[in-house]
Amino acid sequence: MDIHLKANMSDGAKRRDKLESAILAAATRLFAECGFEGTTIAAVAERAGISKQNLLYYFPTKQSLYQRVLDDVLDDWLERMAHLAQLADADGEPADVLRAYVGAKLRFSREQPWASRVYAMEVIGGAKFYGEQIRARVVPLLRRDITVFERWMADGRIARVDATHLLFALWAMTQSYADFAAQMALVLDKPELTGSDFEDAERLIGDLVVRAVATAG
Amino acid sequence: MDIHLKANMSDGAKRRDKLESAILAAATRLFAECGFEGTTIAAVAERAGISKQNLLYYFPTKQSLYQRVLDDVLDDWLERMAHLAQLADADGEPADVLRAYVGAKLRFSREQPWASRVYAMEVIGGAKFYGEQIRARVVPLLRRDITVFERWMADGRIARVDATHLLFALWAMTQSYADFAAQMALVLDKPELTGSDFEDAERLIGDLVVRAVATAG
DNA sequence: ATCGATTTTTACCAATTGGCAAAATATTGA
DNA sequence: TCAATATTTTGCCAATTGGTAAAAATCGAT
Repeated sequence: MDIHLKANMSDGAKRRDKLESAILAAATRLFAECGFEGTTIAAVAERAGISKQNLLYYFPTKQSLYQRVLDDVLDDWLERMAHLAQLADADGEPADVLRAYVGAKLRFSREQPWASRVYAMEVIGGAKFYGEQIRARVVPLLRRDITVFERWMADGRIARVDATHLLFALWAMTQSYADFAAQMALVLDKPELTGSDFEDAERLIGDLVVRAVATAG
Repeated sequence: MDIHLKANMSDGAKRRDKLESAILAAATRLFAECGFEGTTIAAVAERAGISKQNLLYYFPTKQSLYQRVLDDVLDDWLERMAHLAQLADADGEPADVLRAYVGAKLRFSREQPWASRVYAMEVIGGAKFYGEQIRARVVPLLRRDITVFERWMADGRIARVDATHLLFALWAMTQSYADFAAQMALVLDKPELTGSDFEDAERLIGDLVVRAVATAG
């Protein structure tokens, strides 16, 4: 959702917007599958149904396209996570907040697998290109989540564990349902993960995390 | 460790072996950082300290080099995991076996981060190139681990949980300390993960998993 | 209809890439 | 020593790549 509502757009602007979205969708998928260097702008153009030169009219360089893809990935993800911050601040039960967190992150893995994978590829490659943006936009968010965990511990609402690594674990488990979906599908012997697989995952990860921080009593 | 001990090698064979290792080490790192298409054999050669054409003498195509890198990654990893199978078969305590599993996988992430990342990149990209090998070599191993978990449950030695997704979770948490090390380092505000970070991780993940399968009593 | 701006196509290019062929060099075994 | 074998270097190339320049077509508002 952009600030500019489509209703306020001219027909031309709408068409342009739609085409840009098509390009970005194609680019996201290809960058996820082949990485930055492995993706050719010609392949992106073909998938978007336009010519290479026409694509270069919308995104003058390959880097600008890649940057925009990553920006959009972060925008989408951060927006989803913003809702959870409110839940935590509203003093929701830790177990409920944790389950909601797991659910939200898992839903992102399911609904935007290519976005998750583009981001993962960039990080695995050492975040050589996007490291500064991660430091500026992602790290503060993760730090805030860690602080929330630690406040719960100080208040005796959850058991004392390493909050940082707990968050790493939570991130890893949920993220992997996008990144390692191919391997999971092979293990489960099906062409791709289904809705019920994600339900099973949400239940197990939720239980795992909640039990991990359950107070002894 | 190859079957051919270096003691039984001629000087020439030793030199060749050493050079091949240097090439593979360079290739592993570069494939992990840039992916298959993003890595040029010229860059690999330079990192190994030889000419591009000389590299092509040892590995006649880029694909053969990539395949060999992935083969070696799997060899190393499967060998480490084979020891754990014995532990499980010897009826070790489930909690001990699980902690050993976590420790072994985490150690691999620490000692062979580039290997972990090459593998991760291939899987994230959809395992288009190496999928068949994964099906043949990795999947059976994971299935066997799942069976072990399920036997423990049937015997009432651990609580009943979804064994498949428990293994996915275990894999994800440990693997991420190689794949997402760059992001973790940013959160921890240090140039790279240290030994104590891995100790913290092993403790938290171990506790997490053991508590997850602890029987109510 | 028409003029200006936006969008698309056509034509092109310098640089890089993976890889081939063969000459030159080094190594090994008899 | 010397010939066969293994290794390295030199020279090359066809194909692909990201990107430029400019012409052509389309669109939008008056």
